[in-house]
Amino acid sequence: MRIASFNINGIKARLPRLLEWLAETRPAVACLQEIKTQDEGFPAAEFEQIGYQAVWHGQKGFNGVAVLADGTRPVVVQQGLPGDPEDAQSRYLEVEVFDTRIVNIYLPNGNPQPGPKFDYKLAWMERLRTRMRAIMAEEVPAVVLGDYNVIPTDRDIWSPKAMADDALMQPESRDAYMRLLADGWTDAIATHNPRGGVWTYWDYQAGAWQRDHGFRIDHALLSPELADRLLACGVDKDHRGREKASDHAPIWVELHR
DNA sequence: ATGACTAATAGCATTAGA
Repeated sequence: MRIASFNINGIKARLPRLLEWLAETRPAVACLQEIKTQDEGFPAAEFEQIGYQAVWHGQKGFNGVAVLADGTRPVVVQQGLPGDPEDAQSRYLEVEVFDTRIVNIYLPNGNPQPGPKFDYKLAWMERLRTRMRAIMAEEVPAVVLGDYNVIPTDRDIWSPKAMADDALMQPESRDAYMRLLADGWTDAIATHNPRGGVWTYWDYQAGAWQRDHGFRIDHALLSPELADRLLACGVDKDHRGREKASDHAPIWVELHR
């Protein structure tokens, strides 16, 4: 069973590329981030035509997440990250489908840092940790995947110097990410690529794609039960090089059974 | 020190992204 994640950077602008990717790779579940549309603008019918049913949490202009499943509709467990009633941003959608808990996240970018956006990012990560610990305590097969906006180590970027002041690789961001792993979650791509050098994002600017100036910020964290069932994982890198591509490439995990 | 690019929304540029 393949579970994938794709920050699509606008579902309206990306729809042809997105449908193409689904047809080519046919994941059982696809988690989407940055759909950048209100709920009523979500193209559910386009997905149903190719056999996917969806749930989504939209927002006007930016953010927004959705989960697609092949042949069945995911059941929403939690929409919006708990822990702050004032937080209205659409960045979290937790579902149950195919006997698996699937948590789709679009973690705040946090730039510029320091500042209120960075504070929001760090607070969001602590709330996420609280929620992930609760899920872990349920002892269900679970995967928390999406755009984490964290470069975990210097092995996860082409040039640590180039982004040294960026929120994505500040010690506070990395420490918060490492605390998730310390709770017992397994970073699938890191585990299968211990030497690093795997990118999931290439900036649109300055020829970053052509120069392979990328970094890894899209992650899939597996609960112990799913970590035992991990067969393979990867990045659909070639989709980053196509016409009208997102600045992210899709990531995926293949699970036994 | 800055901008480079892209998308969305509402203009006749600005915000946000990372």
